[in-house]
Amino acid sequence: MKDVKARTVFVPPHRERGAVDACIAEAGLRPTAQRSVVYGVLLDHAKEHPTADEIFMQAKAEKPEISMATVYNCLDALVKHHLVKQVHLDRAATRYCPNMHEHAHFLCEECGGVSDFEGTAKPRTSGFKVPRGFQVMQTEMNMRGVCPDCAKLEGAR
Amino acid sequence: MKDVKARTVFVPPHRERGAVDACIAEAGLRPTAQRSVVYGVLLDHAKEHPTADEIFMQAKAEKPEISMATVYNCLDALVKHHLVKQVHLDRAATRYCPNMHEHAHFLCEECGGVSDFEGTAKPRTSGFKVPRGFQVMQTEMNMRGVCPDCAKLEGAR
DNA sequence: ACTATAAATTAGAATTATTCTAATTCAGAT
DNA sequence: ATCTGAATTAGAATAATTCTAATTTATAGT
Repeated sequence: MKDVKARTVFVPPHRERGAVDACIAEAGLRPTAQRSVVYGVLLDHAKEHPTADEIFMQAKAEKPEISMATVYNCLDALVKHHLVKQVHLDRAATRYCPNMHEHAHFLCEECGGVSDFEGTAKPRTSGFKVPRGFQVMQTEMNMRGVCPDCAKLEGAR
Repeated sequence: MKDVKARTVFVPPHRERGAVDACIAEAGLRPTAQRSVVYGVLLDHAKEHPTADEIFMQAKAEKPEISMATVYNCLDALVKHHLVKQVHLDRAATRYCPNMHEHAHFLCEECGGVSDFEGTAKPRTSGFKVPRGFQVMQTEMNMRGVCPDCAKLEGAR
């Protein structure tokens, strides 16, 4: 897999602070400035599935005093309150995803990009035999291969 | 999730060194004493999906000079040559699995145990929409919930 | 069998992502 | 305005893994 291309530095578009805070409060979390920023950054970068470190750098641009520990704390809180999902692919750094619709993740082995595939996993009809007695509470599906952009580049070679 | 219970120390049953080596050679790898031991340990503990560290401890019992770096090297080589799969669940240590049949992994959130569910993933009929242009080369499915043993214990409460 | 060579192994240091700690600050209730 | 527990902070600590440079080993060619 090639290195993930460096992201261009992000200039945050207008974002409704109030709306973000309302979401956080609704989820049963105390809305703090840091949580707002972290969640806001994540919402703005949903497509990129950023790592804690990437979120930290963006958050710092908006709120220079924020610390890495806080980013982890905020992300943990958001995950616990079902506003955000963790994405684990290989042993790479955890990525974060504010898309709470059911979906699968696709990792492009060429560019390292992660994409969402909407849909609903059905453990017992997915093709796998769930032996009796197992209670499946949650299902996650990860796919890997080549994304359209990289396929095009390869085709051109 | 409770701590994974400490494993009772493993006394290796009879294992055909020759058969293991033949497998390794067939996969296109130089058969070395270390690879034999690592792969043998893994085959004997397939159900447990051991981590590198657990494999190291077992391997050391059989071959005290073996080093952690070698365990990692051997495992990497086995993975590259399709004798072994890595299993990534959460950010926990990578687990290793010598079952090369297509299967899903199930993590019991109570005891931390990992089980194999045999079957075949069908990306385009699994319930997820694969947008056109994406080439899916590999699919992995992870489920979590409660295993039969833990369900029984819970029922008894 | 003997030797050359590349591949594999080794101990230990280094790295990376994450978690912990203890002190400070803050949000919301009183 | 004050109190209290929750949240934040900097920095240390940890866990899993990877790297480094020196040594050993497996195999191919004689």
